[in-house]
Amino acid sequence: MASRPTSQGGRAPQRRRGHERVAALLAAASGCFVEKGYDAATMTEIAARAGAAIGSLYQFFPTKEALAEALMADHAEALYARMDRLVAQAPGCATEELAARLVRTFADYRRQHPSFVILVEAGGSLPPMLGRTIRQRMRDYLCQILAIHAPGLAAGELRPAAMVVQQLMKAAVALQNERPAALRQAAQDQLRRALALYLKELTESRPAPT
Amino acid sequence: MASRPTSQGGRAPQRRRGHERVAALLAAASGCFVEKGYDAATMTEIAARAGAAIGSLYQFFPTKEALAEALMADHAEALYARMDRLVAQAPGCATEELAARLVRTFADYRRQHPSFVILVEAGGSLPPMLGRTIRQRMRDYLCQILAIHAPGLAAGELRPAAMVVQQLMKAAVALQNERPAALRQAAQDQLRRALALYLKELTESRPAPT
DNA sequence: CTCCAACGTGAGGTCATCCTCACATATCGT
DNA sequence: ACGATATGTGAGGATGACCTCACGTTGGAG
Repeated sequence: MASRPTSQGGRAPQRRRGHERVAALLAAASGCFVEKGYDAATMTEIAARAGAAIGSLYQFFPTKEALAEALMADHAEALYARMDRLVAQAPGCATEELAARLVRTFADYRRQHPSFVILVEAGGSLPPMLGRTIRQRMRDYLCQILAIHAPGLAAGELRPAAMVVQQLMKAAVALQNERPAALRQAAQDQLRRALALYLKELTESRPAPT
Repeated sequence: MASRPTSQGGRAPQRRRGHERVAALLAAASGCFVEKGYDAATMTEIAARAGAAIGSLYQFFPTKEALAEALMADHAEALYARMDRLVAQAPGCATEELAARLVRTFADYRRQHPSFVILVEAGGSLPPMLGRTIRQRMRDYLCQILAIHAPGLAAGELRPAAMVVQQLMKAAVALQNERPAALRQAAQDQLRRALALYLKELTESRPAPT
C-alpha cells in the first residue's frame, strides 16, 4: 500500500526489490522527520537509516520535497479512510458519543502516524498546497458530519462551525504531547466535554422546521 | 523598550546608535521570519533588510538563535502585560464578556506580533526551553483567571481546564489566517460561542460550598 | 583637540547539505 | 545463456549559510 512516487519526477519502482526499498526509505524518512524536524533531517541520514546508498534514495525521490509529498499522500489516504468511517457511523450517534469518537480518532491517528503532524506544520519549508488541500478536504468531511448531526443548522453557519470543530481536533492532537499521562488524560476529557457542549448547542439551536 | 541582547554572548549596545541598530535588526529579523520562516530566513538577508552589514549583525547577536531569543523575550514581555490586564479585569466580568476578551486579546496580539507565532512553532530548530517556559506561564495566567471566574472548580480540574482554554486561544490565533474576512469573522464568533459555553459549564459545575 | 572604545564593514574561511554521474550489480523475459 | 532494464553505489561538484577578522569610522569624555 506504500504510495509510489509516480506523481513527481522520481522513477517508480517496478521490481519487487524496488518496492521494498521505497517502503524502507519512506519509513526512514518518517522517523528522521519526527526526530529532527523536516528542515533538519538530511537526505544522507535518511538513506543511511534505510540501509541504502544516497544514490538509491535519489533514484526514487529526486528531492526531499518529493519524499514529503509521498509521505503526505500515504497519510492523507489513511486519514480519509478514517473520516469515511466516521461519516458512515455519524447518523446513529448521540452527541456525547460523536464527540468522543472525534477526539479519539484524531488522538489515535497521531500516535500511529507521528510524521503527519510534522509535515503539515512544516509551514514555509515546503509548498503550502499540500497541507492546504488536506485541510480543505478534512473541513468538507466535518461539514458532512455536522450536516448529518445538526440538520437544523443555518447554511451560513455550517462552514464556520466545521472550522471550529477542526481547530478542536487540532487541539486534541496537540494535547497528545502533554505529560504526565494523567494530566493529558484529564485535559483530553475536558476537551471532549467542551466539544460535546458545542455540538449540543449547534444541534439544539434550531430543533427542526415545521 | 527593545530588549538588549545582554543575556547571551553578544555585546550590548551602549551608545544611542547601537540601540537604534539593535531595534532595526530586530524588526528586520521579525519581518524575515514571518515571510520565510525561521529556518529559511538568512542572516545576510536580515542584515541587508536592516540596512546594516553582516558584521554589525553578528556584533550584537552572535548567532541566529540569539536573535530568536531576543525577539521572544520582547514578545513574551508584551504578552505578559496583556495577561496581567486580563487577570485584573477578570473579577467583574460576565462569562460571555470574558470569552470575548480572551479571543480578542489573542487574535489582536497575533496581528501586532506576527513573528511570535512563527518562533514558538519553530519546534526542533531552536531550543525547546523558550516556548516551554512561555507556554507554562501562559497556562498559569489562565489558571488564575479560571480560579477567579469559577471558584467552585475542583482543584484537580483547574489545570486541565486551563490547558483546554489555552488550546482554544491557539485556535483563535490560527483562525486569524482564514480568508475571506467574512468567513474568518464567522468562525471566530463560533469559537467565542464554544468558549463561552465551556466556561459557563465550568462555572456552574459546583456553584458554591455550603 | 585628542584619544579610545563603541560601532561599522565586507571579503572570505569553513562547513554541511543537496544532488549528479559514471559505472557496477541484480533480476527478468526470451 | 544472454541481453535489457531496473536497481545499487559513493566520490565529488555546486551551492549557499553561518560566522570570523582585520581594519576603517564615529562620537563623546577629559
